[in-house]
Amino acid sequence: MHTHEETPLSLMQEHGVKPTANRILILKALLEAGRPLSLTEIETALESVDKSIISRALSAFRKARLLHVLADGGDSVRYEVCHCAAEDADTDRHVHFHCTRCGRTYCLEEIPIPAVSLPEGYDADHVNFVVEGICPHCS
Amino acid sequence: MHTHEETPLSLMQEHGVKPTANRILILKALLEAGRPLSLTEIETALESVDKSIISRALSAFRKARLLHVLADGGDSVRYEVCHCAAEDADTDRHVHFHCTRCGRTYCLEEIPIPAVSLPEGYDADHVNFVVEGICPHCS
DNA sequence: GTTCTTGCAAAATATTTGCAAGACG
DNA sequence: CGTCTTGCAAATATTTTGCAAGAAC
Repeated sequence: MHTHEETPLSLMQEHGVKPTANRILILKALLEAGRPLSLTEIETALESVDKSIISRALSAFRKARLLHVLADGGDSVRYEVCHCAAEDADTDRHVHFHCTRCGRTYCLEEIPIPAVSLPEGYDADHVNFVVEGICPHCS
Repeated sequence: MHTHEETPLSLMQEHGVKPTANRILILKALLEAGRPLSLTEIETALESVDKSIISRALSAFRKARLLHVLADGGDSVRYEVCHCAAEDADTDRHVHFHCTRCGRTYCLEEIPIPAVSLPEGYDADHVNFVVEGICPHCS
């Protein structure tokens, strides 16, 4: 639960990204989907926005740590809005489920990623926990 | 620890894949690397083998559950020899570490993937746990 | 001799970048 | 005006596939 609402605008202001019309559309699509989307999925959802703009917007968002990058084992990488403070970018991590039948990726928000302690010398920045299989919708 | 040695030949025989010369080379490269390799990395290691052959060999291996597919967040997907019985393909899972500086992916064999219980209706087939960050070599 | 593999080229997929024009401040 | 964004096209990257020739059994 969050004490404030997450709007495209408030997110960009918090993370220091200039909110242009296209960026608002892209972020809105991601928020409304409620699941991680790939560049191509965003492009399909927003017919009017060119993929190059989406690509550059996602780059900007990633740099500002406004969203997570998710490698789910499918063809393409997916992006998900980051529900945590800008300074401490990796505290909201949850498990994802990628359906190998329909290709969709779900957030299992209720399942946190268990902590692991890395060997000496490894500096973790980001954790990716994806379960692959068949989703309830496809089984 | 395994009671028998894992050779390209024995692995293919166990998993019912016809061992051709090229497949032996590809599997040998994967075993010798000791870390997950991408198709391109295999292509570089084996200059004499065409990437289409590698692609098809990897498909065959994947179908036979002879190797794991690993999405590590980098540009391309990586493959790793599966160290478990053919029937029960997902018992040897360990955490991986992907260095965002050098692009290499390491096996942290000593760190098992913690078990998670999925919600009703999700049928897990495969688990992907990748930590991204900077490796000891790059820091 | 039928089936599977090979090797090249071409297609398919996914994402990024060059560049000129335009919007913003 | 100077900087950042836009939109198109083209480039890049990665993997797969079509097909004819060859090897294996």
